[in-house]
Parts: sequence; C-alpha cells; structure tokens
Amino acid sequence: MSPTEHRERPPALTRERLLDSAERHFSEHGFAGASLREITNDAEANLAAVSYHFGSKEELFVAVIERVMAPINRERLELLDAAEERAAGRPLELEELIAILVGPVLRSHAAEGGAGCSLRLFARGQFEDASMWKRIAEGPLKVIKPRLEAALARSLPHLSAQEIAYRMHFMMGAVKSAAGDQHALRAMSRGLCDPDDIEGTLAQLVAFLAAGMRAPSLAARPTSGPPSGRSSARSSGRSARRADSKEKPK
Amino acid sequence: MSPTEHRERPPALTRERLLDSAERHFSEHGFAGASLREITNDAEANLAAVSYHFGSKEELFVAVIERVMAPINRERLELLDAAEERAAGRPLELEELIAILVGPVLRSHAAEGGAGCSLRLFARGQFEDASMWKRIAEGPLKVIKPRLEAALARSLPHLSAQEIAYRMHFMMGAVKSAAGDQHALRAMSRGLCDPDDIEGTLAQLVAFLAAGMRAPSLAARPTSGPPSGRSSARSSGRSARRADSKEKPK
DNA sequence: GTCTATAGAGGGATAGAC
DNA sequence: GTCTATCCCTCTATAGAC
Repeated sequence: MSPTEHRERPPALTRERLLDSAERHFSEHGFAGASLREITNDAEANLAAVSYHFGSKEELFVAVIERVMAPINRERLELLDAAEERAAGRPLELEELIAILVGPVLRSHAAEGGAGCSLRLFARGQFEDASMWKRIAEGPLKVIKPRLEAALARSLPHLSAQEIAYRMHFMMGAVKSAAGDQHALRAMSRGLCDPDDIEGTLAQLVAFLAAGMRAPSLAARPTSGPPSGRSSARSSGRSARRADSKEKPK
Repeated sequence: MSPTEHRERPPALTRERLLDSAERHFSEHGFAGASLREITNDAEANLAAVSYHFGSKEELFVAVIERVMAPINRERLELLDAAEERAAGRPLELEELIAILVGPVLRSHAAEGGAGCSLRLFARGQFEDASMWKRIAEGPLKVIKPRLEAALARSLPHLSAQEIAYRMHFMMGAVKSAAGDQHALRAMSRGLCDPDDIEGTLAQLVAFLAAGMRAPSLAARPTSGPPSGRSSARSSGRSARRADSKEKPK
C-alpha cells in the first residue's frame, strides 16, 4: 500500500464542497449570474480548483445538476418498480403514479443536507442555455420519461397520446412551480400556504394534478369547432385586437 | 413649429427598437446572460443609447417586462369586466374564468409583431434577481391578482382560501410551462403537440386546469391522516431513506 | 438624440510553483 | 491536490464631441 499518512481532512472533499456551493449559487443566480469567484470563496476553495476538478464552469454546472437529479430519478424508478410489481399487471392508480413522480422531487428539498435549494435549480434548468439543457435532458431524463409515459397511458386509457403529452407538460410546469418557487407561494398566499410543509404541499399537488390528468378527453369530437365545454373556453368576442398592443402603455 | 426637416427614420424609434431587441435577448439568455452590446447591435443602436433612454440595464429589463405585461393584463381586466357584467352577479363558469386568465397570455405570443418571445420572458421572470422580480410583482400584478382570486373563490365555493392559493400557484406554473417552454413541449412530445397551435394548446390547458381546480377539497377531513383518496397518495413504504442521498452517484 | 472612446470592475481560464 | 498570480476578455456605465 501507499504510505497512508492519515490527514485530518481528506483532500478529495474539496470537490464536494465546490458542488455544494455551486448548487447554492447556481440555484439562486442561474448559470450566467453566478460567478466562479463567489462559488469558490463560499466553498473555501481556490478559484483554480474548478478547472482542476471539473474543467470549466459549464462542466461544474452539469455535475451539480446530475448530482441533484440522480437520487431523485433513482428513487422514482425504485418506487415505480415496486408499485408495478404490486399492481401485478393492472394499471396503477393515478394518484399513486403521480405521487411517485412528484414526491421524490419535493422531498429532496427537505432532506438534502444543507444545500436545500436543489429544487429551484431543477425548475430553473430549462431556462439555461440550450446546449446545457440538452445534455441534461439526454441524461437521466431519457431513462425515466418513457417509463412514466407508458404508466400514465395505461392509467389514463381515455386520453390520446397527444393529450398525454400536453398534460405531462402542464404537470411538469406545476411541479416546477411548486418546487422551485416556494418564495412566491408563500408571498402570494400571504402566509396561507407553507412551502416547508412538504407533505401538505404534496397532497395538494397530487390532488390537483390527478384531477387535471383525469379531465375528459377533448379529442372525442372530430377536429372542428370549440373543443371543450358549454358556451365558453373561448374567452369572448374579439380575440385579435392586437395591432395596438405595441402602443406605449404610458 | 420647429424646422421639421423630414428624416427618413424618425429618431424616437430607437427606444422601441431597443425594447424589441432587449425582449428577444432577455427572453433567450435571461437578465444576467444577455449583454447590452448584443442588444444594441441587434437593435442597430448605439451602446450608450441604453443609458440615455433607460438609465441602466435593470431599468431596461423592467421596461421590457412592463411593455409585455401591460396589454395582457389590460385585456384580462376587460374580459373579466365584460364576463362579470354578463353574469349579472352569478359566479363565472370556471372554464370561462380560466380562459380569461390564460388566453391573453398565450395569444400574445402569436400576435406580437416580430418579437414573439415574450412568453418565455414572462415565464422566466420569477427566476431573475429578487429585487427586480419584486418590482414586477408589485406593479401590474397587484391590480389583477385580487380580482382573479375573488372570482376564483366565487366559482369554487368548495375550496378554502388556502386551497385556492395552492391551486392558483400550480396553475401559474402550468401556464408558464405551456407559455415559456414551447421548445420542450415540441421535443418531449416528439412532434405530437404543436406549440404554435395556440388555440389547441389553450383548449387543452383550460380543460386540464379547470379539472384540477375543481378537484375535491382536501380540507374536508380534520387535519390528521392521509388527506386524499383511497389507499395511495403517499407514494409507498419508506419515505425517508435520504441519508444516503448525498452519496456519489458514481 | 446619437455617437466614439474609455474608464473601471469583474468575468473565466491557465501557467507554474509548491 | 492546492495555491498565487496573471492573462485576456467582456461587461456596464459614463464623459464628452457632434
């Protein structure tokens, strides 16, 4: 073996401290708005350590995202495996499926030691530069998305593939809002809602999403005319008085 | 009068070209990621024109947001006024109310002459620095939010104020996702959904949101126990195996 | 109202000592 | 594996000519 002189602080920990600090700064200021100097100062590490451990700011960002997403997606897969085994071939109950999709995301906030801002980072990810988001979307997301899509389609046989896709998109938006904008939830509700009450928020979110996903299909009727309900869903009279929308609001 | 030598290009238009260009760049790269040099080059204006017309980058950003939001909120208020007058004291139908809230946002994309990226900017706004977002939230939002809240409460008498607040938050998230991340909608649906089909997207969104808002109240039962439905809504067995979530995914 | 030129700060990346 | 020092670039903001 090598000399193994025991050091007080294992040297490899710098890398982890950099990831912790970067997670905080990226989630708060975004990729462009965070500076490596602040990140390394906060991590009590040297500026050059970023280059040494990750190669560039972009690689550091991707590493942060992957560290946040990996356990979430791992847990989702485990829960999905267990639930599908329990269901023994029958479609999963929608509430259970949605809780599997959403629960690990929300819970990662409360549990993650110290960092606790991964959700905002997650919600923000899609707005970072396309090249980075592509790398993220083609990573762990590629594994879990088809599984969820298939499970949703089985639990919602009344929807077309197009409607499943629309509603999944809306669902992800609501999840990101609940997960990544907790400050707005508290402020806009004037204290009525407590974003730190993860289980309460989760219950509300699952109920909302399950009902939304279960909405009747709009594809029942052909392809013309107002697709939905009674007399509305198409705000009102004129819909294109927009030539003047560029006037000065002054 | 002044000499009025007719110029080919009226000088005051620089301000508008700056706003147009800034809207594109801010929506694509965010506040921190957009540079005044690119904005002014794209606007065929001079770098110093930003200082002259707006004073600073931040003031330019706020001006862009206000220009985008003003006609949307104006239209929302007009539609709401008309609908409430038509309803003559009765609660509005939920679909109509949601279409009033969401329609002007989605439609502003298709209509706005040339810019057409205001939605992403809108969805992205909340992630900009808190000071700027505060100025935006305290601006036109302050006018419209109480009206919508009151109308929702009247159309959804089975919900508590807390539940209205939760669901409004989820709803805004879904709207932002539909409005600001059209690229993801197209990519994730593999072409099934066309984000440029505004009316189709709007119909799907209204149906989804109305069903979600109409979900049964969870507050019916006291304050203990699993709040929702049958046997699920609480993913599965262990829910706090998170001490290991910081392990390396390597 | 628009321009050029530049100040002054801060950014990411890197070479090379230890 | 960590550090200092520095390069070189881009950024915002501004002064002052036209």
